[in-house]
Amino acid sequence: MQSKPTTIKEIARILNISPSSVSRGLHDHPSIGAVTREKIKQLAKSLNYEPNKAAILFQKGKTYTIGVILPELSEHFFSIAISAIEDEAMKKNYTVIFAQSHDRYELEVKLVEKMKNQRVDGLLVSISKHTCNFDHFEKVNSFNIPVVFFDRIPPLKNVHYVASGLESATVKAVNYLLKKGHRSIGMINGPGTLYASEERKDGYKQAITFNRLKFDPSLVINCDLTEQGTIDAAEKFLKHKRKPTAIVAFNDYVALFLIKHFKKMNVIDDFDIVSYANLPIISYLDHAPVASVEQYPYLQGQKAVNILLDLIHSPNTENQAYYNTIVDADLIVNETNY
Amino acid sequence: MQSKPTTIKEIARILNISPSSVSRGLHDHPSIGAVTREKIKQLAKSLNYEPNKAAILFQKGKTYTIGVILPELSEHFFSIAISAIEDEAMKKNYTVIFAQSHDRYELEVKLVEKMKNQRVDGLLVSISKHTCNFDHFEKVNSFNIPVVFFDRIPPLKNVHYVASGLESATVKAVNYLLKKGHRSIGMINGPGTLYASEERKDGYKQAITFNRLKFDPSLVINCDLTEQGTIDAAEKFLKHKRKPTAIVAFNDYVALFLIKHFKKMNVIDDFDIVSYANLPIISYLDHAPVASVEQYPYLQGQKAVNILLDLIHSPNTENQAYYNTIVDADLIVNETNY
DNA sequence: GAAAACAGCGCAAACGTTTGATTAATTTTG
DNA sequence: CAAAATTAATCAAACGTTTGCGCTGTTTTC
Repeated sequence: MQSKPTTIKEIARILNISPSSVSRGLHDHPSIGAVTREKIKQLAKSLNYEPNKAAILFQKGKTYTIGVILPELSEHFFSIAISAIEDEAMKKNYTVIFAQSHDRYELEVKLVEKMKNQRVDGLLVSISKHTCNFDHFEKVNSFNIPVVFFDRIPPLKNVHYVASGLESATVKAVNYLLKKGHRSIGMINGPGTLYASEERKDGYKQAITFNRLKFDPSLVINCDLTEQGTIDAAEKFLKHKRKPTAIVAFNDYVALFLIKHFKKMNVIDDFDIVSYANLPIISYLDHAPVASVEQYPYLQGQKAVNILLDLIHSPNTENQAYYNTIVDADLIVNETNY
Repeated sequence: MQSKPTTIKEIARILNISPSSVSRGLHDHPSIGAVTREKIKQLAKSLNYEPNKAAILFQKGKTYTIGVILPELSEHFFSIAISAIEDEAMKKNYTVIFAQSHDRYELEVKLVEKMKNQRVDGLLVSISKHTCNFDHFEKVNSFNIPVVFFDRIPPLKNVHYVASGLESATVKAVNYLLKKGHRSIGMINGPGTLYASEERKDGYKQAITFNRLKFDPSLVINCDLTEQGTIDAAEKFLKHKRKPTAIVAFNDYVALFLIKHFKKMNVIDDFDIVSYANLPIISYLDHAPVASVEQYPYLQGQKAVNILLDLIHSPNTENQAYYNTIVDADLIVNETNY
């Protein structure tokens, strides 16, 4: 009942040739005659030969495996991104292993170490919310394992990354609201420490001043992204002397809390909301955001993995160039509103 | 700048002992003296020695890797399940590799083959919608690689699986609606080929007859789970001579389409809807389902991986017992309705 | 027609680790 | 005190594949 996988040695024994010839034959090496080559290939097929990957990996010192570390797989953005990574890696015959940092710095450090020990050929990372120190990645680099960051990227110069252009997307979002006639626009931003918050704020400012309006800092409220934090921010807007008529929410979760609260307060119709997409079904809500910033997680995943494979295959000479790829985010106007 | 990982050989050379002693020393083999053992361990630590996994795998013929094949990672249920699988495997020092079948039978076959070639120690599978033939799993079994199915399981006796008890959960759901006073309850079921459809139907029937009501087959409509299919089913209910006042939807997507259509038709208030949870934020909808069947994906993932590890570690003698684990699903009444 | 080129294949080492068999030195036993 | 047992370490093979080098015998070249 139990089968043992066929090996090159076995094929060699049956054909009365050397294992090396079999290996070369299977790889179309020129120094193997066409007749022998075909015999080898035929027998291999009929015996259902499959190269023992473990042996090849070991021999070549390559694993044909890329590691992915991200904060939380259950977040829609990441589940789509890793889906893309897997699809793309699969095409190139690479295997993906992954692990979640659950947004904890110490765990992330351990995972990076583990991936290194697994001898992954390269690493794709979206850093945890609380990662401020990046030495663990330096260590990986010193083992000549390339690292590409995506989405949540560190504020460093000398790294490869793929991220979305949140600043220009925010400009688009605010412009859209301005064009709709809004003159006082609020923004519920994330914690000030996040790079993503900075980008949103900069985009907001840029759009406001470009349209010759005055930037009012009190209209941009930092928030811890919890439900309570969102409610607090909402209340500030409701009591604001220049009560906004539109709000840019940090993400769909915030938008959700906001909508819930505004409905409860019976003021939902006083606001147009724009958000950054990460909950696919939010557009089904009754008072869904009028527009969403789409960050194309699938595309980001694709680009990140392709860059990584590039780095893996490029000669490991000192390549001084760093890939800094921005995936343009688009403003999607929600058509299903009725 | 570039480091080469430390090997056992190097440690042996430095300490002037044989590689085998180093290996045994690191593994606390009794035939290595305490002094030597400590010297070995110290040097290993200071040189940052990490065993070359590829070499060990190769040598032992084990990979300490489990493969996961599932239809679609972006489905919430699966993203949670694989998250659990990863967490649990991580604890036991196993690595997870995964691939998506995208609900295509041929791809699934290929992936199973690929996993086999990767020499995974075990396989966790949620089968594709269109898989009716299961020979590809037999093949894996013949290589002594255990397979545990979860959630979407094949209708076979001699397999290990973890799945949720949809039948009894459906009984609970229908009972709940009956207790709320509904006397005509519709069900939008999936395709008849799916085992999950059968279970739902059986549960429905059971609850109805147990409550001494007559089972009306025309109130259970099979549907292809698309938006149009859902609309067609909804229309049938609206024109039904015993127009139902409550509907059990196959899943949250169907519920979503249903709600959308009923709102458009302005009949949303005529219905109570119960669904099977897979969209976390559906409860935020204005006319959300009054209750949801929770299938505990995290728990299912956990159980599945633990069973698999059991099988991997159990002596590969003919273990005639099959793990058939049912994770009870619960009816969660949606409190946020107001 | 001798030298050079080439086609077709085998030999052997290498990758890092584990492990059964073996040896040598020491200690225990009767 | 010789024989037996124990301790501590080494040797060598093995896992499956790849690859540089070397070896034949044939064909081409001038």
